Amino acid sequence: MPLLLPPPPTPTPPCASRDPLHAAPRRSRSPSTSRPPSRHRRTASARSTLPAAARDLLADDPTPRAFSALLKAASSSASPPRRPSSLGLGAQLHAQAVVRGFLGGDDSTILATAVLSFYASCREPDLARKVFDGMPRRNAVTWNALIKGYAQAGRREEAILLFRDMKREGSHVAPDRYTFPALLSGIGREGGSGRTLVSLYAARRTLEDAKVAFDQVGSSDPIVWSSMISAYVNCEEEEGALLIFFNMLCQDIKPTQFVYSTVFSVCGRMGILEMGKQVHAHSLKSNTEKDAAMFNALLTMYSDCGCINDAQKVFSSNDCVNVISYNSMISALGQHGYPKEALEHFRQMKFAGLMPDEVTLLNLISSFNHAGLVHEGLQMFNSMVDIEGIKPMYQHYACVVDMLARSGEIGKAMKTINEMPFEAEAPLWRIVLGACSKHRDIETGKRIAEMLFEMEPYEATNYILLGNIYARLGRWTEAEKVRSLMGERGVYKDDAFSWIEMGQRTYRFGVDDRSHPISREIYRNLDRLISTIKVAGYVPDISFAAHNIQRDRKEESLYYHCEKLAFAFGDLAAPSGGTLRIMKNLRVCGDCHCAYKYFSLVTGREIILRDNQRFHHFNSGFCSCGDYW
DNA sequence: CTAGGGTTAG
Repeated sequence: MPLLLPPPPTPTPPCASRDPLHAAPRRSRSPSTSRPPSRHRRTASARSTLPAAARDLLADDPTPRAFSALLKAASSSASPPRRPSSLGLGAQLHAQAVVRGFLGGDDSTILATAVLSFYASCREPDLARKVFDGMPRRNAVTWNALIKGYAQAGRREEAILLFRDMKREGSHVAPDRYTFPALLSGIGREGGSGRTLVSLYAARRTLEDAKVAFDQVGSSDPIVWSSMISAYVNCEEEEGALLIFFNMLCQDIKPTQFVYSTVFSVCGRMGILEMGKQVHAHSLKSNTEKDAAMFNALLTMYSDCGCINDAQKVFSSNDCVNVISYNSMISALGQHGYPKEALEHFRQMKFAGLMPDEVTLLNLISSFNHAGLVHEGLQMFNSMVDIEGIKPMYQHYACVVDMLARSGEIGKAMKTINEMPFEAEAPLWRIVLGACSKHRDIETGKRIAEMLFEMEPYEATNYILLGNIYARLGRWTEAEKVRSLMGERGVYKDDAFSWIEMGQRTYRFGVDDRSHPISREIYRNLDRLISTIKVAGYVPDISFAAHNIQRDRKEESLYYHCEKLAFAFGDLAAPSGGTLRIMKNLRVCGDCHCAYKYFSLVTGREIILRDNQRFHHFNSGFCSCGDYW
């Protein structure tokens, strides 16, 4: 076998060795470990990756401890991004340990666990399992490592089964404070971008199991709590994550920097500023020193809640600025419609000696995209390899396609898709379809829609966009046909809703929502506002009405869009002239966008609206997006 | 230098 390591030394007589492991009687090797898997042979490249120090260490009659240390070193470079060679490297260490008789004995648990952990870190839970099965003794560390291996490979069922076996009488080990983080690590992120509803559901079930066990056992270990919080976030259960955080505070467990970072991020994505501020204040009172991640998460929280100035303040007060700080700031400025400032931060960043990465360039191009600066965006994209040495990834191409298509260059967008070195995925086609709808390109739109109906038949947006193309052209029969197709196939779109914070509470509004206690006053205020802005020049744009219904009914259906209701409520409840921050789960409707401009004019209020794409700042009749979004 | 833990940007 072409092993790079030196041959095993001639066996020392047990009595001559002071190392208890050497002194241990050699056992017959278990079948699972005596013959390393065949893939070990392929990795001659491991030769070059073995550090010289490691080679010396091994040449000098290595002990099992040395093997453990080396396996650990190989592990840390193995988990993402994985280097293909590290699997071969660890496997060779494994093989050598076997040859030297270091594995298989009752006292070999630590080394075997190191081997197991190595395979687990290489996303090879089956190899880890083989080691596990061959071990005469296992402890909690062993079990936890294997559970983590399955969990991180996305094989939750097996991880859960192991967790249950571990709890069972007779396994001689009990779950400890490392077990929950192992079971929950990476939960809900399985498969990266291709996560399905089914996998999300499965992840939530695992989470529930863990929650039950967690409630039974309890723990004062902050990392156990923080892994629970992260698990909720990854499973898109933000409210649950906050509840865990509150429970943690109630039990007087001091949140760590990890916890604060995660909770800031939760408040940001939920768009709950008051809560975010309170958590921020809590972190200051608790004397938790802010680390880089906390600064960056805090910055993003303020930006996500619509407070770009506060985000900027956090950035300026950050004394441990890193690349992510700049990326976050550039992203925030782009989403709020400040491409020049984003570019300025890019220059500052390089001046400060920080190397821009893929995300930096993506955020910059995206900031140009938001602002409709197609020329600048293309220039940045075309020069990124030469000037920054960064090769465009899929997301960069997707951003450029989005930029071209939305600006009306649908032909160029299609050309880019055809020429890019990646296969376009459904979400990108959906963006182009949206642009076809916006620019009334019916032929291209139809072609893309047909393709999307195949690719993702249950994505409602595709039907709605195609329907809108027909509706805008007044082709009601065809629009209606698309609608009924949706019904036949049982496709439903997410309900639109908007929310606004007032005092300590968040108020949520659906379309035509009449569930609010002061609903009558809200509708009365909205009717009054509509009359006022009509006098000021607002004309309802009924092309945004969903159905082919009578004109006055259409107007009415527009009035009670959720974002208008949220504004009418905020206008009643907040001191006059004050800024209102409103969030929407979907894209803002074109008519509402127009109405908001008039609302800002007639009420003298600044309105900051976050939709699922970006921020709109309405002031004195104008929007920061310049009506391009 | 005997094995095991959770964040932040798009």
